[in-house]
Amino acid sequence: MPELPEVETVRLGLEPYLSGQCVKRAQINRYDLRGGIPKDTASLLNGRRVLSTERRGKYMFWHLDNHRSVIYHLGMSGRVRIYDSISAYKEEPHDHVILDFKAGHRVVVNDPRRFGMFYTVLTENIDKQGPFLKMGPEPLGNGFHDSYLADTLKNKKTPIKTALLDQRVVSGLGNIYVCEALFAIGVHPTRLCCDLNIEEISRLVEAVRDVLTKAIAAGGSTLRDYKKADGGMGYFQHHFHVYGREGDDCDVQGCDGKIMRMVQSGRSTFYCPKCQV
DNA sequence: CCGCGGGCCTGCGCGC
DNA sequence: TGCGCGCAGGCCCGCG
Repeated sequence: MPELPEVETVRLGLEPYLSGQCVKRAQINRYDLRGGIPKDTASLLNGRRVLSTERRGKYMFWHLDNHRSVIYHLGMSGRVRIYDSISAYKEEPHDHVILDFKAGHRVVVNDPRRFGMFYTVLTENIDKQGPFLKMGPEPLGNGFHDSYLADTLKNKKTPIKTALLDQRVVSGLGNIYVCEALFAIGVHPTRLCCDLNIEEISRLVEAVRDVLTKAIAAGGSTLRDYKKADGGMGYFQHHFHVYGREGDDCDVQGCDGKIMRMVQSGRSTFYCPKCQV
């Protein structure tokens, strides 16, 4: 469940092994990730230098020196491992992409469930490209503020939980951080967007920023599939108030509620029925 | 145009 | 013990 903080943590971990580094040889072991890895991907990577890395929503970009960029999405189970030398490499099931760099290190993209995406596009075309065309603002950037969110939500009749998962509303949020942000402001996940008042929207903006900032600082959340690029764990899962805590007592002092789970649009929502109204 | 639900995919944990 | 089922969920697509 890599969401923005996990993707950002992976990107930061990869940065010293990618930026300024020259690809000696790229190897694709299987092409059937989500959407398919284009057949020319290895040849477009061979010999190229990575200029910089970037993240947008849950997507990562590796900008190359041939006017192309790798677009990588971790999907549900994407993981990247780094080896200081090829001889240190231990093959694991689902190692789909292997990049050897001239400096000697190896970067391996592994993805058991193959929900991830890995392809290159012309850098200048990224914005015109599928998911980025309608992508909402970065929640930690300047474009995500009270009046933007108020305008975006005012005519929506969907539950606020569902809207926050929509990458066109705001990019990078997933189930964990949406549940946590709504808990933080005491808003029930089934509340309709158009029924939130400006004060609640303002607190929501703050809460989204706050939970993401803290999660990035903790190195993301390690559950099931996700690990950092260095193989280490993130620690934010220890700060969850509601996510995955069905039946637990609510953390809030003086609240005797129990955390509940419900299904919205086919996904689990965790909330405290006493704190969230 | 918008919202909802199904499909994709594998690993894991639980219950019988 | 072993097997099968349900669940995890980001994103895309098709339907109403």
